[in-house]
Amino acid sequence: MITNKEIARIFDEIADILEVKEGDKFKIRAYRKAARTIESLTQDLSDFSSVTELKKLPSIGDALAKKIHEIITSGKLEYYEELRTSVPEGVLELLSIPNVGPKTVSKLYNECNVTDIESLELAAKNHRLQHLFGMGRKTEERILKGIEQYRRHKERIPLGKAYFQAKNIVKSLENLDAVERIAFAGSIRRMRETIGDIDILVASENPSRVMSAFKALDGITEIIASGDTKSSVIMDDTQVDLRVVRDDSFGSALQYFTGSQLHNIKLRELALKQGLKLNEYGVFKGDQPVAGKREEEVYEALGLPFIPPELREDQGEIEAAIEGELPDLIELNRIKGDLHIHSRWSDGKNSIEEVVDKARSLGYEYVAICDHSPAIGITRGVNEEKLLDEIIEIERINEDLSDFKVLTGIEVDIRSDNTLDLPDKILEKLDIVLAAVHTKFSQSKDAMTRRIISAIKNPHVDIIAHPTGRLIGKRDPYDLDIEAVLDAARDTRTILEINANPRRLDLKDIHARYAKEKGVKVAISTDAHDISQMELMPFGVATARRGWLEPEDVLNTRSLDELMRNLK
DNA sequence: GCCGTTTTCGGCCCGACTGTTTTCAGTCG
Repeated sequence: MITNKEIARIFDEIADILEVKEGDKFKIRAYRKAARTIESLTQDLSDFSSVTELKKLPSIGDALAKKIHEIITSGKLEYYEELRTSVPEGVLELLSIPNVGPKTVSKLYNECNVTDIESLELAAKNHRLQHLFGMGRKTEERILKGIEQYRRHKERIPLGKAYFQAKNIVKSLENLDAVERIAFAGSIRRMRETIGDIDILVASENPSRVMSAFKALDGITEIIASGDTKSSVIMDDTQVDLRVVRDDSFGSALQYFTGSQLHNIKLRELALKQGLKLNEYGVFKGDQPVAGKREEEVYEALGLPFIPPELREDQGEIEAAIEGELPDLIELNRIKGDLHIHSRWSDGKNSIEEVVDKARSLGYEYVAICDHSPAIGITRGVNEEKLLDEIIEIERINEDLSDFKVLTGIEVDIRSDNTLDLPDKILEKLDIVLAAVHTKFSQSKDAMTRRIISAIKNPHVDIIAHPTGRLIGKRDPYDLDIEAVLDAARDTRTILEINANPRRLDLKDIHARYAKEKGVKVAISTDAHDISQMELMPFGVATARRGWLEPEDVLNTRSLDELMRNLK
């Protein structure tokens, strides 16, 4: 069965081929837009029974609906098969090289017999490119640099890493006299799970001062571009873009630089319809600015409420804003406790007392200590006997606490034979039971779905932890029928975790949104193995926000009493 | 190829930076 991801890839590849063949750019955009739509669907395209159903999807019209239908019914697409014979595969890969776009690729292929990255590198090194029309020595060098950059990092950077790097850059520039305001923008501000580069925005009357301070920062290994108001550098293997505008334009520049690109395009189209123009300098009526200083004003000038950055993915947020139906998103300060923490009783680094101190410093009212069960030897899980001791210890700790409660819990392993690693008679003694898969990730979709649903159906299991098991950039999620899992969770009032660790973010944003649609509640938990990791909660909250979740959708916004009533 | 409370045909976002082609095309975000 063909997956959505594969269909999206086919459409992207068609767009690539059309681009190299210098086809109609709007048609190319249509294929790319459709690919984005398909990628963000939670439902399998192969479950769509008719062309009419497919056409209801945004950016899918008659022609593309028929093509999708052809793919899901026959397994292939005639148009694509024919198209791909016209351009070698290696040629398309050239498009991923920075500074190399479709026009260049087309020229290289047609006039210089370049068919892949290796032959391009050779041609550039032998100076066979600089004599082509429109190319010169510097272009040749730029291409070689691009190849090097492409080989160095193809992968997007995990949010967890980029976020702190961006914060550090802001910190090292914010005290300059020339800097009036500074913020990071781009996909980090939208809190996407991975990011391509770091975008920093500064308001200043003296851009050149800011630029030179920026370019002198520690860790910069290369300056890619350097203009009056915009510079790009490579810093610690990551591209960092800095843009400077006047304070009057800071709001609109922040809006522009935050993206996403699709969100911005739709917003500018909306502006045009109202006889306005939107760019990074402001909202304009004719050449008269009507907004720009603050980001809120930009949306207001277009007749919209403020749209939080996490929603700006062109996933219906602009339509919802027009209708006045934006969600009232959950915020970090609504979180009343962390429901997935490991202590020294299994593989955690800290004592339960240390966890409590940390939780109180974060303003929480409760935590749940959920150590591992024995199945996974490496984590020194707690067996029945040890767990009973741990319960006693927690009771003792609770006696000394006022206005705070430690919940007894476990992260019980769901074994590959669908049974749990500890018997019900001990699970029932606990305040809260998390269940999770830690082994045999490669089971079939059916088997894995049955495995998780069997845990969901256990009367003591309250929460499924990291439900899809992915490690971002390292391990794919296991094959799972997410819809069936959500249905089972709803029917049994089982909660699904959003694991806040930026390596996981699991459930991910679109699954969180799907959970809400299905009426399934989530818990946002850090899975901390060290009390410092309890500070990772904002990443989980951001993922929930990207999933359009509101405080009532999240279990651990509840007071302790309410929380207990919501557990099985 | 999509889409429509101005449109079923004629639109489809916007500007910075670079290099090269002495006025602009290509790439990027």
